[in-house]
Amino acid sequence: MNAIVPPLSGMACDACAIRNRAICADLRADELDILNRLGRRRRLRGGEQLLWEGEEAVLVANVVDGVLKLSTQTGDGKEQILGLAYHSDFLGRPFGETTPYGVEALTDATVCVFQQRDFDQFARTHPRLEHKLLERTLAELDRTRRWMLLLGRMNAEQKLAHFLLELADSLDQTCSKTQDAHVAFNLPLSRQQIADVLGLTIETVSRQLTRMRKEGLIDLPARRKVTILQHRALEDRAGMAVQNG
Amino acid sequence: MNAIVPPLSGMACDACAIRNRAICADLRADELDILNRLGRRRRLRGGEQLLWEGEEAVLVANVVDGVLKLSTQTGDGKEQILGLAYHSDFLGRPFGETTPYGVEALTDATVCVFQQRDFDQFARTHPRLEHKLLERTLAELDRTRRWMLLLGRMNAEQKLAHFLLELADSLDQTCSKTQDAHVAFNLPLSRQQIADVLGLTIETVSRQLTRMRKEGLIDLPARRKVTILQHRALEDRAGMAVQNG
DNA sequence: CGTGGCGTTGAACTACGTCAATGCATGTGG
DNA sequence: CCACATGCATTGACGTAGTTCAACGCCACG
Repeated sequence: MNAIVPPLSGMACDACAIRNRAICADLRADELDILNRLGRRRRLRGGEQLLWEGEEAVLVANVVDGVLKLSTQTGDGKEQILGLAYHSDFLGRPFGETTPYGVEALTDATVCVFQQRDFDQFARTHPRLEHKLLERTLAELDRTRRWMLLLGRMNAEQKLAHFLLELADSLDQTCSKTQDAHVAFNLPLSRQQIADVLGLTIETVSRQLTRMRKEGLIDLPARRKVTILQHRALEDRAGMAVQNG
Repeated sequence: MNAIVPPLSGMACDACAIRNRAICADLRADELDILNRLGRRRRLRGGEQLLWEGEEAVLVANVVDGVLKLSTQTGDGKEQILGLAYHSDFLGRPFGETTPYGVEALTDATVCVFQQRDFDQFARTHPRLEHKLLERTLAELDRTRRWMLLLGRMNAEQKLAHFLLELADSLDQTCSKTQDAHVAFNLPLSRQQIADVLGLTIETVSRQLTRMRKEGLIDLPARRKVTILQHRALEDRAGMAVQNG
């Protein structure tokens, strides 16, 4: 009865990696089928831009895999990254005029994109989807507010420690846990991008990382690789490191 | 047919000051009547706490009037104010376990509170309300992200300028516009609280304010009063002040 | 008229930013 | 395989915005 139309460029929602984690969780098969036809998969290369800050809001999307950054700019061109988006995160601004932030893929990524117009209409007529979206937005608001604390009240060391811990956590599908709770992962961001996330400069990021390395908290086997050696100690630094004499 | 049960401690939604601005806008009379019976008005004195960070999420609320602060704390007890809530803003965490931030009234305030459980259930069965809540949450997320830019990338002068302009804007019901676009209003926050909002110290706030006063941008007729004398100039400072020699 | 909160002001310190040199990979062309 | 160019990362030296510490002023309130 359904699914004769080729959905999502040949990739059905049923088989989607984030089927049960994204906002499309809880949808019935027939609803999913409709959504299936509205959206399409899109592969992004690292560095590719999906949404531009201030443009008309024409697209919304779900992250299937990869890491993307949400960012905005100050009057004088300094960038502030507003957050990172991982698998099953939602991107874009439904029910709004303009996209409030730019979205760029940091790694190669897959997203499931919708015309905002179509998506809005579908959402308005499918309360279960809208409810999912609401829950996700509320959670995102919580997450964003926790970042405010980081930006407003933490020093460079705490910021870096937090950043590494959160990244390790968000990536734990990808990263390999060796014995002794060592966690190794690939950094999806350059030093400059880390600086933009944390409201620091590239030099401060670099200095803090090498300091943590020298202190044995982490290892930096390559530019884009990090290993967390002392998870607990790193948590202490994130919490409130008092570096007295 | 409806409204025999005394609603909201004798105050019906129909007559509510924020009837058409809060999430209850767009509700039909009969829906509103149900909501009416679920909620109750509560008056708060300045300084009174409505929600505590980390507690079980039992209440949600709408701000009717007054100014409240949302805040969280670092491990070492420093406070970061996550935002201010004005009339028709929504407070609390529906569909969640714990309240992610503390809420305290800065001025005397009136709120319309609901048991989270009741509210959640009503929302889930009334898509129009849930849609309103979604729109509001999305807007709040946008607003929060703009604050991140402020916290992460602005200097003290810009932060203060932004703060005063936003406050003047949010309070424009209350504040008196004299000729020459002068805007006078009462500060709902102490210097310490302003510092907590902006991620600064009380001394820096004080110094910046007196500097702006000396430069003729604002006047400070009393501790808790501000007059904006040169609105445009203040906007320039907020945007990107290059203070060269 | 004292007492206790805020707020302001000053002086010294410091974490981070800025500027500039150097290091270290990866790629390209001889 | 080497020379060298290019782009990111590291490291150092120095400057400064904002913090910290401390004294003092102002005003409300008993």
